[in-house]
Amino acid sequence: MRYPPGHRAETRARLVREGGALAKREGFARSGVDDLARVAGMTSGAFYRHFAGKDELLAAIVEAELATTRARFAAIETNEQLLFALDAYLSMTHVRNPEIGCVLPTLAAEVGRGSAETRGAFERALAEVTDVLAEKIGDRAVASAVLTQCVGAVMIARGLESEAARRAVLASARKSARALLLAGNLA
Amino acid sequence: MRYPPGHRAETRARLVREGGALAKREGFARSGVDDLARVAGMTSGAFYRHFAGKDELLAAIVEAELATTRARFAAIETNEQLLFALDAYLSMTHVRNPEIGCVLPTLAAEVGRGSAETRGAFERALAEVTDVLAEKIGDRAVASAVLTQCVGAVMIARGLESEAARRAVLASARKSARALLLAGNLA
DNA sequence: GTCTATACATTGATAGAC
DNA sequence: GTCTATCAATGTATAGAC
Repeated sequence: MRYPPGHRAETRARLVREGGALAKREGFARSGVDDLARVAGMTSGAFYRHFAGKDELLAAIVEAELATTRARFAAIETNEQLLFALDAYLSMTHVRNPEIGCVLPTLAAEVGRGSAETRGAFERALAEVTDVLAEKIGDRAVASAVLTQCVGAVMIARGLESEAARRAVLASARKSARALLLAGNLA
Repeated sequence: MRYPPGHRAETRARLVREGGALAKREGFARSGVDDLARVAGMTSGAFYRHFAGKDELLAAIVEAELATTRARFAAIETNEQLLFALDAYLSMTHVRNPEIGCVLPTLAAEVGRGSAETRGAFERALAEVTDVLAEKIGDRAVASAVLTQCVGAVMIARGLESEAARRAVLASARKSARALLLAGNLA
């Protein structure tokens, strides 16, 4: 059977995209190769034509996800938009929907247990995200701190049971992140 | 065979303690019941005399670990000690040794994917930790924000490959956490 | 390029001996 | 209370047909 040109790249991209969504929701360690392949519309046999193993997929997921995050930050032009993005990150909608949210609160801990190659890919991609954010904020240290603050808050909020407790954690983080931004070069 | 009184409780405690250390290092999902039992010096058969399943152990680990964290914070008496604890949390030693470190950066994401019971136990235990910290800092929102800031920074740092990048993330978080403390009621 | 089929290890969990 | 032995199910990964 013949396939149109670019089909291979497209299939790989689907594995990364859909597999990434599954991993963000269920956890990477808990997602089997069969599952990761199935959500992308194929079987595990086809999976291994694209990746040598699960580890390689994790690196690809992290790279693709952080590229998306970077693009989202790059689109920010005004301080108003920056504060809006902050609120969206620290929202109940984000907490409730990990599969369409940021990769950091869900998979960063698993990257830490991954291969050196995966951590290298993570480091490069995160540096770009931080750079873009630093450009908008005016201070790289503040950008990094705001990022880790938001990531920690969303992850902790997801571990909580009651809506009230989740909202409290998000509100505290929002207040603190805003204070950090004001203390930085941001007007 | 007969066992001295309290043997059962002691065995269970060992399962929670040693199993917790393993889960913090390797991840809970990646740790099998056989492994969790083995590091506590027993087999999986014995494991099920103490817990109905893996989920129950996770709840017990989270409770015990956060009780330890709470006790550590409770021992803080001066502002100097508070800043010292902050530096210790945001240290390379902590980043490099998850098995003897805080449970939050390693297992919070997995708690979020756990049962409602596990999340309930997590919420109660974390509330106590936050309360104790709020008492020392003077503001509960600041206490929560500092906590999530530190947790996020340590988790992200562990995902990075180079020592330089890790140090940069920790330094940014340290600076921001100190600023938050100064802006709060802390002298 | 993707499939089916399968190898082989490990998973969570149970039963029964001691 | 803990052990050994074992289960069915699922894990990662490979081989070969189409």
